[in-house]
Amino acid sequence: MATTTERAAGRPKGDSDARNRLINSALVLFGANSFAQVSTRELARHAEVDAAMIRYYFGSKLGLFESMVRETLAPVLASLKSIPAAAAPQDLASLMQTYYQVMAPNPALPRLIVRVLHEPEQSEQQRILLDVFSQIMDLSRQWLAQGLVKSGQLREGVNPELARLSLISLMVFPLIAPPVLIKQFGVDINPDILSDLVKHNVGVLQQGLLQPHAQEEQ
Amino acid sequence: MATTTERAAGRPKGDSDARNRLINSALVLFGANSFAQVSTRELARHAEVDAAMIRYYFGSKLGLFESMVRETLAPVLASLKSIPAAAAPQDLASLMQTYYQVMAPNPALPRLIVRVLHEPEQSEQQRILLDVFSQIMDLSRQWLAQGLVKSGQLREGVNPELARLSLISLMVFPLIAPPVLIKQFGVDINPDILSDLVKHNVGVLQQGLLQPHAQEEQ
DNA sequence: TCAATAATTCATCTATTGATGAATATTAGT
DNA sequence: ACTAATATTCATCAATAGATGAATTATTGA
Repeated sequence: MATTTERAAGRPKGDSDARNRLINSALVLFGANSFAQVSTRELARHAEVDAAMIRYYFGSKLGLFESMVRETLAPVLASLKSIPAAAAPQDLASLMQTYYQVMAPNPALPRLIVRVLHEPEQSEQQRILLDVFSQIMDLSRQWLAQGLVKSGQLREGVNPELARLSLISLMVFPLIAPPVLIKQFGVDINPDILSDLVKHNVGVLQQGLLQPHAQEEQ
Repeated sequence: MATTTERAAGRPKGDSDARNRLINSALVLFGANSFAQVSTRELARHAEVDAAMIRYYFGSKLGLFESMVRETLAPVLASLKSIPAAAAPQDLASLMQTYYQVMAPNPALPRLIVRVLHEPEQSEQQRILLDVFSQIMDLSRQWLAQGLVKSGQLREGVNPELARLSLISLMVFPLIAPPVLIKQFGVDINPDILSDLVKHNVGVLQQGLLQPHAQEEQ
């Protein structure tokens, strides 16, 4: 009783889509649990596929993980590369808008990223993720350097390092906060609220960090 | 070759402090890795103690986890209960100061909390943590309700829910951000920077969220 | 002094894990 | 039609996991 569907050994008729099913199950399960906690048998059960298919398509559990990371992160990376670096504070809103639009449709993705970033730093899983994700971080650093925190734009007395930290906190935390926290504090992050969140964040940052010269009243 | 020290079976002379060593190792290792990924043998090795001591003192791996959570979270909870709810915006700074002073001395603690909050919601580990931690969350909710986000104090047009989210983001994210992110973005959260962080956060929140009537220029 | 209790090591049991290879059935190319 | 490549199931292996009980030694209290 390896699979739910009772099927004899041998190649089935038609396409079964087993590979895609495994990739998708990997995204969901590795996003919801730690790498160690997700067993190959659980992955197979979730994908309604025999566990041996993992070896067949990906060589190993880690191989499945790697393919999943590459194939789900690649389109995100492509989208993010199309965002122009925000030179003026006015661009901040559109930058943030694009950022959330890319991240929000796939809630499992930010969770996966954060979970892996919390794994041991020398682990293979983190190495694999960073191989792709570091490009995304490079882009983010460019935004920070060329955009919001550029030399003359900060209110005087504001530490640029801490300004960067505030920006990251406001942008990232809502996407990665543990569900229990979100529930308890009654702030529900759904796709509908995202454009409000963008406006809100931009407001906080402009009023809270930037010099009060050329600011439209939203 | 179960332990590093070659010792014969039987009760050793004097006190060996094995129980405390295990509690401490549990805090460190469960804070750095997921529950599933930390093996009892690894815990024992880290504590320089035989693995069977876990059963002797705590009954099981989960029992060790539970004792560790209760005994490390209890004093924190006590400290936090002594913070008066901030009624006026001016109290915000002292509230945040106390919050960081309680959290910062033990960097493993915030990480442990966030890691467990990211575990499956029905898991025993999360049940155990929430049994204590929910009291801390209740306190936090009181601060939010009675303090910063109280009726008339917000700048007009600011959504109270999102204001709460901003506050939580700015306070919590710096403590729980994955080390890799912190490194990459060059913001290093050490105890020395904490009082700067408090001032900075208060500034951002006052300028960014609150009504501009009675605000001293920091 | 002696028995009970406390603290420790060690060998081992069972379950689960990731991995593996053989067997089997379908499809595609010639 | 035949053959090679493709896709799948299944039984099983070796390693590791948490748990367990017996054996051993120290401490304490009567």
